[in-house]
Amino acid sequence: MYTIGEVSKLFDLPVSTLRYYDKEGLFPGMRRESGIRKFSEKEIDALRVIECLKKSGLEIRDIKQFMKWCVEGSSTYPERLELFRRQKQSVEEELNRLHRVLAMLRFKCWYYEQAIQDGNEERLRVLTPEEMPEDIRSAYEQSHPALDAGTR
Amino acid sequence: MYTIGEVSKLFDLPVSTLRYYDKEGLFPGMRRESGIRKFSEKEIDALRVIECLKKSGLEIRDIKQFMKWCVEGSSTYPERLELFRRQKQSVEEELNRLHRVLAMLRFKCWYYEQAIQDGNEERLRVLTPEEMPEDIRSAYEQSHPALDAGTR
DNA sequence: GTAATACCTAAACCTGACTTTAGGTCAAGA
DNA sequence: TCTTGACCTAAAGTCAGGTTTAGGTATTAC
Repeated sequence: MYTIGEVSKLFDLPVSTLRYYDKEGLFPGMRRESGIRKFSEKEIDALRVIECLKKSGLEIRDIKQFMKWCVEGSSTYPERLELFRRQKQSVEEELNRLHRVLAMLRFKCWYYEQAIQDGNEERLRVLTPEEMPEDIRSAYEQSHPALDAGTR
Repeated sequence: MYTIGEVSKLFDLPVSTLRYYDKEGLFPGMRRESGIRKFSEKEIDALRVIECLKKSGLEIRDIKQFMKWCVEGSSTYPERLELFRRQKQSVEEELNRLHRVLAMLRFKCWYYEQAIQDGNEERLRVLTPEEMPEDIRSAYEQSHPALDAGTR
């Protein structure tokens, strides 16, 4: 059993955030002793899942729903599975987006390295993909088609 | 030259968002004809970079700074390179985080598939990593060490 | 002529996820 | 005794990134 201050240190989260999570219903059935919150292994586990689901982009109200399902027992396994599948897909999509963003950033880094060497962008302005180093061309092509399709 | 409505369709962004970007200084030097915004190739390019930098997690005020540097010319190449390098690193870190989140979600999906088959979590509760299928164990281990280190 | 559209501004409003403030209880240490 | 520190609540404040509203102009469509 941990106090809120101990959990705060354990997870490196402000006490105010833990109280906020509690107020939002993220620890259903958490015990108290004369008004003071007692975090058991159950709440610690919950917090681990909360951190994961938050990083996956889930909102507090949906995490609350998940916690409710956990309380309801085995009848909600399908809903919980569905939730994790949806989040898995959404993180996969986010990873794809970020890979494309990274390719664009790689290209931009190369671009400004060249610009600094040249002292201007004259040469770069007329550059075609064929004239770029291979890795840069691939970064460029990875990051540009989606944009060009909509705007050219 | 495009009107705001045309650009809105091109980029699938609300007109209000484009006006907001303009108000925030993301299109320095954009021309107007009798009060009406004229988006030239320059602003279209800017918008492409804005979308990329936004996806990389940069804030509007930093994007504004970047646009200012672009206006200032070749003397700011180093600043712009620095910016893209920072964003590149920050996206790489975000990708790592998301890979760990994805491993956790993969594990959770497997967990609830098992729970549904078993009808309960009895078996799962006492499961050790060694008893998991190999791909699940690796997902589990990818996603858990960081948490365990802090909380056990 | 009038109604629908596309544009404009300034300013108020919204949302999510916290954080801060103001005020209070209770136990331990100097 | 008194003050420090850890806990508590309710309510207000903050921040980013927009969106909505209210009011206005100019052009085109019927």
